[in-house]
Amino acid sequence: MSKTTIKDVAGLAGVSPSSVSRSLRGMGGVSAGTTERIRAAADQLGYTVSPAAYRLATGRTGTIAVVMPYLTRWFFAELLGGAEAVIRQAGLDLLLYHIGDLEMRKRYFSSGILRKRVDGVLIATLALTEPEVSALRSLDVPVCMVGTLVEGFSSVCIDDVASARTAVQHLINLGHERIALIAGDPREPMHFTVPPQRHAGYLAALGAAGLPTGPELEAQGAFTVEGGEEATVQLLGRAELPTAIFAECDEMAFGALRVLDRVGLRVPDDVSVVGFDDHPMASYFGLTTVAQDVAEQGRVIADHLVRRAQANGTKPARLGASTRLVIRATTAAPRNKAHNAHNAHKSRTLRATGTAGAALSAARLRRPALANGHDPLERPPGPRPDGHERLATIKKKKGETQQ
Amino acid sequence: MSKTTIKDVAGLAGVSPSSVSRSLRGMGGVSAGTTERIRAAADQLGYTVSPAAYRLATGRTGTIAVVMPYLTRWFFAELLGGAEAVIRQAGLDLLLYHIGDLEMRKRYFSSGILRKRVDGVLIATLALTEPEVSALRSLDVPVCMVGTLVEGFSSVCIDDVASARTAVQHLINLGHERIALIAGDPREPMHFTVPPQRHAGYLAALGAAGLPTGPELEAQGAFTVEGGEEATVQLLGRAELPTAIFAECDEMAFGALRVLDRVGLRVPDDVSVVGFDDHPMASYFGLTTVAQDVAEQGRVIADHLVRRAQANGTKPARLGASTRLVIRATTAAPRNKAHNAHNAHKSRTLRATGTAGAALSAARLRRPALANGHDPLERPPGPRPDGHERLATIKKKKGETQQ
DNA sequence: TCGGGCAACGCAAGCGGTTGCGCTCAACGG
DNA sequence: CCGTTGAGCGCAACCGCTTGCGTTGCCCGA
Repeated sequence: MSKTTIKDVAGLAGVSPSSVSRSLRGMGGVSAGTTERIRAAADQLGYTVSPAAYRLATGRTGTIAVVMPYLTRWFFAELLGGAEAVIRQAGLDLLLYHIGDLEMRKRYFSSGILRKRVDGVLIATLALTEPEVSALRSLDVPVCMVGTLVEGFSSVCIDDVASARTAVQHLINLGHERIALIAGDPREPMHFTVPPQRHAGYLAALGAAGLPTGPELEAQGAFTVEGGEEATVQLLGRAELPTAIFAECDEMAFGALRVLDRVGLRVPDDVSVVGFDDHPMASYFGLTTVAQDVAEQGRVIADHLVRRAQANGTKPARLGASTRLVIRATTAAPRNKAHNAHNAHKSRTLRATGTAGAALSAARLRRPALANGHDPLERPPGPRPDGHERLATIKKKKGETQQ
Repeated sequence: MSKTTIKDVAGLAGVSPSSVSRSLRGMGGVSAGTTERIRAAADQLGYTVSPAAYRLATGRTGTIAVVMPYLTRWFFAELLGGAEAVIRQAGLDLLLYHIGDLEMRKRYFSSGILRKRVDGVLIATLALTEPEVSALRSLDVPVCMVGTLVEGFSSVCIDDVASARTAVQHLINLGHERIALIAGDPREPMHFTVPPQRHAGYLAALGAAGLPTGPELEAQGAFTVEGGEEATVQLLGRAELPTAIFAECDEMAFGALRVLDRVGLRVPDDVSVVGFDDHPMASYFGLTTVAQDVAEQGRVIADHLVRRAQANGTKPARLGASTRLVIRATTAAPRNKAHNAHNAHKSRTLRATGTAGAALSAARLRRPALANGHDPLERPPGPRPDGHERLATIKKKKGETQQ
């Protein structure tokens, strides 16, 4: 019966409801014998305290809100998984909120829907605007962030700048000098903080090494495989090809790998690629990348949040999370620097398959021809009408026609 | 102020709390003028009803529980995304539960933690045991399932049998006769219903066409990339190679593609591969697969659940979801049936890279050598100590040494 | 003019717990 | 032997909102 109340238990045990309450939550003031009778009565009746009544009486909701801009992307799913385990372990409820677009986001924070509803809020990688921050402050519950620093809120962050710098430094150490960046699109509506930071790390490494930087070496796209493809296509349309590419996230790196593969550029022979995140597919592709344990971050921050939510008065803290460079198979020393220096800019029609060398045929082997026509090399990226022309011919390093 | 109660609003508006309550929820019995004053007072004070008090008073929780065996896997993340949108749209809270392993699962259902906590439950692809079912029944709230049929519960299902059959029929239509299956591991602790159904579809198609079936043509692994790799490795150790492989899910197909690639078998030239699900990466690999719209299923079932939770008395229903075969680039007619028939079983050492033909070198280009040593070809699958020996040499079709 | 009917609104009793406070009574020290 | 103490337990007042029912006052028909 789902209707058993504390009174039923009290009646069965022959005590008052207050004793049942005290006993069941171990507050003392109840003799061992009584406690035993109460416990017996309680689980004979299958009694469960009513969360609503409990919350009303105590004022604590026993609930944590987790708000995420994406549910399906690897990073967020992983984070959610880590947080969920800890939150539930602590006996709290996890209220999930997905903030899909800017309008939802606006409504969400201004509606005050969280008010009186949660004991704590966990927000993933959203760079909050001032009104959003103050809306959260007015909730008067601890707020924890992932990947973003806000005064008064706790957070867990990896060092994106340093980590990106490490990744690029790896390329530099290998001897690369023209290192391109595949970056997140700054027009991204959700204002993530990650892309600019990884961008900064990229620039820092190159700057410190005295290597060239500039728009010629940078291309942008969404933080997805498709975004990575588009950005790489842009790169391939530039006057001079890089010998290495740093992608701000693994998904973009996958996109890069695909495009490079299709045009017959070999990885890492012709171009090295390094990603960021260590997405589960990264090992599949043998992608060199910067690994971060996202689930662990979720656990750490959720644990902190739970603590703050329960023991009120704890101060907000800034937690760190480590990263490490994982070197796999997509990075290597550039083939031949001297040769590379005065490479003949021999242009060649990309889609003239008849002239394809073994490398191109290898690409073809991997991915023969897409039946759904979804091919970035054939379909110029929407916003850039000149993409197609620029791609008709590309500069490619000469030589190494086959082993 | 997060402490504003209905009395504050009533006081400001100069009415009684009951009028505020009636007015705010549009129950009539309040004059237009009063309603206006109340509304003004309410949002001047930033008033929000206390969910706890509301729930206690009304008995309805305004909450839906969503329970998932995985959070990070594509299918479940997608489903969650779809359901979340609908649930929140309906103004309900979404309580997320992750049932990681069997023990959690047991504790979860026996603890009655859902009791008095939710107005409805949405469960993804768990084949419930009898005690679990009755535990859910005793909750006395509508229960909806995804991918599983239970008497008295609603559900949304694709036709796994027919869809799998379609996928295999596609291979048959192309002329394939030796069609292997990469199947989910039956020892999977969570008892999913999908693998056996897709298995049945596979058998049905083959049976109807009079084509061979049997353990020689089947291999098992986890429903993951790694599982697909392991299963494919098993397949490659068999006496006779299939010309086509049906993987019960796309992740497994990805694993198959990788292994085939590494050993130099070309797709679809040497082996056709078809998956199931249309995972976002499927188009990346050009994988022929059976597409299903998982987010849509989440939306549909959540909508149904919300309806049932609100208008009590609605009957449970069985909803369907469609699938469609998406033909991409991993399936083609078998190269040469006649030739195939009396192929010389020329064994060759897999890792003797010196003898590698162009195809193998192409594989090498794609995935040169894993730095982390996580290579199914080098590491025999745990449970099968004889895997390594069997893999030392494999039977491989002769001919087609190069493009 | 007067009674009936019906909006509009307030009263108060819950909903199912928690918790401060007061009572009872056995144990114990002086 | 008596006063004090404190453990064990019940009483009742909330927590904030909903809702059935009673009251008020106005409009209308007879």
